Amino acid sequence: MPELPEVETVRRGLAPVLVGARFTQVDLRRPDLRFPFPSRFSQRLAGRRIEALRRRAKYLIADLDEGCALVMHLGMSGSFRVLEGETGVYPARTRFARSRDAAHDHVLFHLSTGAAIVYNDPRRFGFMDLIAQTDLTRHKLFRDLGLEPLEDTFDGAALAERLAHKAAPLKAALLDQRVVAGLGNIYVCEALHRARLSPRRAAGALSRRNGDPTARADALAQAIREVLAEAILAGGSSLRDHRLTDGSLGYFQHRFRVYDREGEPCPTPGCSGIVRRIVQAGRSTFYCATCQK
DNA sequence: CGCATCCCCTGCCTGC
DNA sequence: TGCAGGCAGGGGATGC
Repeated sequence: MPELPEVETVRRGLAPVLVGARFTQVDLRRPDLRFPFPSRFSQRLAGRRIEALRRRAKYLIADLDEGCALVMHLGMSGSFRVLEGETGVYPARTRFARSRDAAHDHVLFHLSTGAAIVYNDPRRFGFMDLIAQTDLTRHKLFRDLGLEPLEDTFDGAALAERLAHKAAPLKAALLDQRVVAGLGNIYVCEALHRARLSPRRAAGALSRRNGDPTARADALAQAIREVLAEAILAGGSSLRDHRLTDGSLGYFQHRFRVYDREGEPCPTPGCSGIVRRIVQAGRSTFYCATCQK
C-alpha cells in the first residue's frame, strides 16, 4: 500500500486521536511482524504520553514523553483504524464489520481518552520499533534517507545533485529512498509521466543539457511535488489495502495517468502513444514511450 | 560501490 | 469449480 501520500494520510488521521493521549495498554496478538517486536514493547509503551506524530519518508514516528519514539512502518499492506470510544468491546463490534479481516489485526493500542487504534497488516511486511529520540537521526533506518519531497528545500537543483553520476535508470534511482524519501512504484511512474521523462533514461544524464543544466530536474521535482500533493488531498490511493483511519478509501487511484493502465491511450494532450508496461529492477514500470523522453 | 535477483507473506486475479 | 501461477503499494540480504 503505502507510499508517502498514504502514510501522510494515515498520519493526519491518527494525529488528532493520539497526540496528547497516553497509552493505557498495548496488546500484541503475535510476537512479530516483519521483525520481532522489541522486548517489553507493551510494557515500555504503557503509561507513555504521545507528544507528536511525525512522518519521515514512509515512517510514522510517535514522539513519547521520557524521550523515546515509537517508529512504525506499514510495509505493503499495513493500515491503522481508529476505534473511537470502543475500548473494551474489541473485537466483538469490529470484527468483519469494517471490510477487513480481524485475523490480521496484530496490535491494539488502548488510549487514555477511551479511544483505541488497531494495526492490521495481512502481509506483515510492516514493523514497529522503539528508538530513543536522540538517536533517531543517526539510526540506520533514518541516517541514509534522502530528500523529503514536500519540504521547501526540495527543488531541481537538490534533486539533480542526488542523481548526478548515477548510471541506474531514473525509475530505479527515484525508488531509492536515499535519493528521494517516500516515493514508491506508483508515484515514481506518475511523476515521470507528468515530467515527460523516460523511466529508462540514465539518472545521471538528467542534468546534462546545454544552456539550462537543471531544466529537466526542475520539471521532475515539480512533478513529484504536484503528484504527491494531489494524492494527499485525495486521501491517497486505495488499490487493495490502503484505508484512511476511519475505514474509508482514498480515491487517487482514479487519477492515475499511467500506473496500471497498460494498453490504454496516453493521457498527455496531443500524444497518440499507448501506455506500456516494462519491468525494471524487478518491478512494473508504466510509461508512454512516445511522450516520455 | 552499483546493480540485479531473490526473498519475506497473504490475497486476489487469471488462465487452464 | 479447482488449482497453479503470476502479481501486488516495500525493502533487506546476497552475489556479481
